[in-house]
Amino acid sequence: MDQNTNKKILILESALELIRENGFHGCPISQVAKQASVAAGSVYTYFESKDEMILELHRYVKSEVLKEISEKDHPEKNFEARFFDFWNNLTSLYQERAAFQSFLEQFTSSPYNTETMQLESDPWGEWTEAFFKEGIESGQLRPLNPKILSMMVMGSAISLIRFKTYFKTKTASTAQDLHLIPKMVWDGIKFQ
Amino acid sequence: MDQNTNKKILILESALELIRENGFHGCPISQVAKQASVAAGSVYTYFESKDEMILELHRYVKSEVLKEISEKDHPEKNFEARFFDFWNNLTSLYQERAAFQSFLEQFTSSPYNTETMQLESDPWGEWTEAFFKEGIESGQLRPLNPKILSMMVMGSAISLIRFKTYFKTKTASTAQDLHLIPKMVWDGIKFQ
DNA sequence: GGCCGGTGATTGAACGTTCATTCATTATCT
DNA sequence: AGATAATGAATGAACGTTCAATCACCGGCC
Repeated sequence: MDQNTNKKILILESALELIRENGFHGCPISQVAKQASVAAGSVYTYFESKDEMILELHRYVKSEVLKEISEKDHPEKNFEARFFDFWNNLTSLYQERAAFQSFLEQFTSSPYNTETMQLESDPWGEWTEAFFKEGIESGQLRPLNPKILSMMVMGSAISLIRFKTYFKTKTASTAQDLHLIPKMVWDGIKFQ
Repeated sequence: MDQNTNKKILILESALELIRENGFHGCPISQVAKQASVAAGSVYTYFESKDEMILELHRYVKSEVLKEISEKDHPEKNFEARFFDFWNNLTSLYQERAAFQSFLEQFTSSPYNTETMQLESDPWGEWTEAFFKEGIESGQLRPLNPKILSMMVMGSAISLIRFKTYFKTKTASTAQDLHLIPKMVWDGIKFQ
């Protein structure tokens, strides 16, 4: 990784953290720059505009998620085991790097997520679609549109993360219930 | 409903629509006022500040959702039927009033959703929790924390709506698959 | 009825702040 | 020395909020 890529990523990570803490509102370029230890103007050496920076951040986060999840997948296992690995790896990742989940959620429900944007190539989306397609073709998942399966599973995972985040303090008693969730999701999507 | 309440709601609905179209970024008071046919200053007759307006909008949307869903619930039916009613009514409502779903999603993942805010009384949250609690106590749902059940179901419903919104144009072939989703969710949460 | 004065809602221009972006200058590297 | 990167003060647009001025309405009085 050359020096430029390094500094670019420094800026992206700085924006990511600010967005997690304060939302899109709370990440002025001045702050992003300060946190990345560069001058405000320097951001424009790496990005055309703030909007372009946000879009690039979106690509960056999705590629990091893809890297992490795909390298921990073992296609030689049977699909049920792969599903639970997928679930656990995804929820762990979103908890370790809470800013990933927070950013993706804010981005998805924001006007950045235009129709044009959705025409961009999306390796993470393609990977998950292929993953669930394999589950269907091996006869272990209900024969539905893999896009739908994927969205249902991701929606549940995100709900779980949100639950853990919001009720962090209060949930000693319910902690065991949370382990049952991937099983519930599996019961919903498996071929039966 | 007196005249003041009327105009207050006019302003809230105007903000709601702008937020759906352009996000929190894209709803300056000047625009909210213009769309509601009042002067910018008048907004401050009804709300202390823009932030307070957004918080009140949140209360307003949740109370509208509660009104709609609770009045269409029939507690004398068995719980499985009530669940499918609940699902259908919620997804219909979110489709008819897309701005409700869009606003709630943006609000939830924004910094408006502080911890203090979550201590506010929340009739809609309490209603859904009680709803799922009845399902558990009648032995038809898995005996889990009803908050968790509720969140899983809502997460799936929202994923479905998002799917329909994004792929509106392309999905003639997958439309039938979408009908199976409430059944999948039910299979995941029912006592077995 | 017609007029008056007063009360409270409504207005929108003006204010001060914040922000994204620019660019002349300076520093760093090759 | 020349090229490239980095700086941060300056700029102008946009925003939330204020407030002096205007308007709409109503009861009381002639």
